[in-house]
Amino acid sequence: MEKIYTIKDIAELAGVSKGTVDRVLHNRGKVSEDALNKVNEVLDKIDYQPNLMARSLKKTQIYSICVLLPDSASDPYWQPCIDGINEAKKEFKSFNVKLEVFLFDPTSTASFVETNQSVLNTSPDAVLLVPLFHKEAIDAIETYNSKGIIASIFNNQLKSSAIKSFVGQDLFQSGRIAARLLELLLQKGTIAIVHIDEDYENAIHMQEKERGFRNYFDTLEKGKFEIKTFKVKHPQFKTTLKEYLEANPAIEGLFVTTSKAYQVAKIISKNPERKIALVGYDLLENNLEYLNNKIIDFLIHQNPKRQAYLGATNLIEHFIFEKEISAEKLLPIDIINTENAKDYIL
Amino acid sequence: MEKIYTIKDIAELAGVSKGTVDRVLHNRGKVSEDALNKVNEVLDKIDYQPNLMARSLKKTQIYSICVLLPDSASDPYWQPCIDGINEAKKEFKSFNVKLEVFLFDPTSTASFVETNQSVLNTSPDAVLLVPLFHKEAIDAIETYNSKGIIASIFNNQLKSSAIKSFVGQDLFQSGRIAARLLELLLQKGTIAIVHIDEDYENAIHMQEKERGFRNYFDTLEKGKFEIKTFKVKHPQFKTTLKEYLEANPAIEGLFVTTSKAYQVAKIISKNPERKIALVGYDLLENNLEYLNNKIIDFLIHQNPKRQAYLGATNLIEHFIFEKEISAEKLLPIDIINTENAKDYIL
DNA sequence: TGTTAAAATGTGCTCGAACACAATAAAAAT
DNA sequence: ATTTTTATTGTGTTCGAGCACATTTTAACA
Repeated sequence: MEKIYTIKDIAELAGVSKGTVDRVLHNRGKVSEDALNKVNEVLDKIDYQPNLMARSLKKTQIYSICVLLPDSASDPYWQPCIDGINEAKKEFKSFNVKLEVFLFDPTSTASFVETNQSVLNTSPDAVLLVPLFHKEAIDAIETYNSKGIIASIFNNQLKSSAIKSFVGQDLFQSGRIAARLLELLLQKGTIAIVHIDEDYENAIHMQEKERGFRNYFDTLEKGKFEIKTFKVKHPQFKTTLKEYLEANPAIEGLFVTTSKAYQVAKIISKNPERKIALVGYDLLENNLEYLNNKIIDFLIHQNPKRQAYLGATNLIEHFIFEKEISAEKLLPIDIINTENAKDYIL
Repeated sequence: MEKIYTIKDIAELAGVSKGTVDRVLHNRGKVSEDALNKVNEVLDKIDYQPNLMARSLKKTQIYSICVLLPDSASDPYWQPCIDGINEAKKEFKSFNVKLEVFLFDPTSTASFVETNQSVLNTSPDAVLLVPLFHKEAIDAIETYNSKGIIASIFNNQLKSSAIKSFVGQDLFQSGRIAARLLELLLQKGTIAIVHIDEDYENAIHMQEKERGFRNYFDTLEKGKFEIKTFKVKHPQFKTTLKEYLEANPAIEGLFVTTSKAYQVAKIISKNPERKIALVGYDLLENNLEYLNNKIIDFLIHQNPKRQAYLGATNLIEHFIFEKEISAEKLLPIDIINTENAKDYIL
C-alpha cells in the first residue's frame, strides 16, 4: 500500500506553495525556473495520482456527448444500442457528463444529414455516431473536427483521420467464422452467400464479410466447396430467392450477411425435405425463433449493445478521467446456437 | 436534464438546516417529528441523489477486500483471474478500496484452510473466494459471516445462506451446449464424456456438465446417439484413455469436462486415421494449439477473467456506491473455434 | 534612490457530504 | 421563577483540486 500524495504533500516536499505546484502540474506558466525544478524533482520521485473525486467535485463544467444512431422503429437491430447508451448514462450519472441520443431514419440519407445538423447546433464536446452513409458521414465528421468536437464511430468501420475512435468487430474475421461453421456443418458442397436488404456497393460490411468467407475456403483443400453469391433487395426478395434455390439444387448451405436471416429461414422452412444449413447475424427475436426451430444453425452476435456502451464510456472516461481515447476496439465475435442464445439477451 | 439537488437545497426547501437533513437521511435520530415531516415531504417530492464524489472525498475509511484463489503455478487456468482482479484494482484505484490477493495450492486442502486463516487475520470487510473444497469452503464462509465479513464466491457454485454473491456460469447449460455442438459435428454415433484430473465426487462442475450433456441427448430422437462416461485421474491417464478408445472403436466424439482437453488431443492426434470430434473447456495455450490444428473442434470459454473482475467490482461498488450486491451473476457461455479464438485472449 | 511595472508566489474560497461541536429551545427539577 | 437537564437545531470544519485574487519579490525605468 503506497502512500497517496496530495498537492499539499508535494508543496511541502518541494518547499513551495500548493498554488505553485498547481501551476506546474497544469503548466499554466508564471513559475520561476528554480521552483519548476524543485517541483519536478519531487514529481519524478513520487507517483502523483490526482484525486479524481476532488477534481470532479470542483469542476462545474458539464461535458456534453451526443449519440447519433438509427431509429429502432425502422430496424430492431438498433434497440440494444439505446440500451447500451442508457447503461452508460446510468453508470456515470454522478459525474459531470450529459449523454443525449439523436435518432435518424436509416433509410434516409437526408434524415442522417439533418440529424447531424441538429447535433451540431447543440455544440457538444463529442459525438458518437453510426456512419451508415459513407460520404455523408465523412462530411459530418470533418465538420465536427473543424469545430473541435471529438467524433467517434461504432458498428461500421470508416477510414478518416478525423475519427478519434472506432468500436466494432473485425468483419473479415466474422466472415471466416461463418465459413468455419458452415464447413463443420457440411463437410463439402455448394454454399451461397446471401446479401439482402442493403445495397452491396454501399455496404462495406457485406463486402468484408464476403471477403473473409471466401478467404477461408480459399485456404482449404480445393474442390470440396463451391461458393456462390446472391444479391437482392427487399421487395422482390421472396420470389427471387425461392427461384434461385430451385435453380440451384446443389446448394446445401447459406450465409446471410445481414440480420435478416429469418426472412431466408422462412422460405427454407416451407420446404422441409430439403435440408439447408443456415448461418446469419444478430439476435433479433425473429432470428432466435428460427434458431430454436433449428432452421438457423448458428447466429453470429455483433453485440450492438456493448459496442454502443463502449463507444460512450470511452468518451466519458476521456473527459472525466483524462483517459486516452483508444483508437480501435474490436469486440469478440460470439458464436450463438440454440443452447447459449439466452445468455446473450438482456 | 433534471435539477440535481444537494443537501443544502433540501435544507432550504424544508426550512431547516443541513445538519437536520443529514440526520434524517442517515436516520441518526435527534430530530423532532415536525422537522422530520418537513424534510420527508421534500424528499418525497424530489429525487435526491447524493453526490458520490463528495461522499468518498470526505470518507477516510478504506474498505479492504481479500481475494482468495488458486495459485496459477499449479494450474494456468487461474492466471486470467489475477488479471481480472488487477483490472478491477486499476479501475478503482482512486477510491477508498484495497484489494489484496491471496493464493492457495489447489491440490492441498490444508493450504486452502491456512490461507483462509491468514485472510481472517487481516479482518477485511469482504472476501471473494474460489470455493474449491466444498466442506472447507462452507466452514470458512460461515466463519467470515459470523464475524460480519461479507463472503462472495466465483467460478464454483456453492449453496449456503452465508454467501452474498456468486459469479459464474450455468454448468448444466454448458453441458447442453457441448452436446449441441457434438450433435452438429457427428449427426449420430457414440460419444464419451471424459472426466479427468479431478475427483468426480468432489467436482460438482463435472457432475453438472454431465447432467446437462445427457439431458440434451435425452430430449433428442432416441437411438441416434449413445453416451458413455469415462473417469480417470492424472497419473494413469494416458495409457488408460488409449486402452479405453481401443476397446470402444465406436466412439466418434469426446466431451472433456475440464480444461485438460489438450491431454486428450495429444493422444488422439497420434492416430490420425481415426477421426474423433473433440469438445473441451478453456482457452489455455495448449488447448488453443490443438484447436488451431483442428484436433479440438470447439472450446467452451468460461471467462475466468471476467468472473473474477465482476466478483470484485460487485463488492467494490457495494462499498463505495452503496450498490446492492447481486446474489447471482451468470456469464454467457462462449463458443470458441479456430476463427474467433484470438478475440477472447487478452 | 525612489517609483512603477512585471513576474512570481502564496492565500483563501469553492464544490457537496459528513460529522463534531456549539447554540438554542423546550422540558424538568429545584 | 430560576436553574439544570435534555432534546433539538444550527454552524463550521474537513476532504483534495482548482482557480481567483492578494501579496511579495524581482526587474525596469526615471
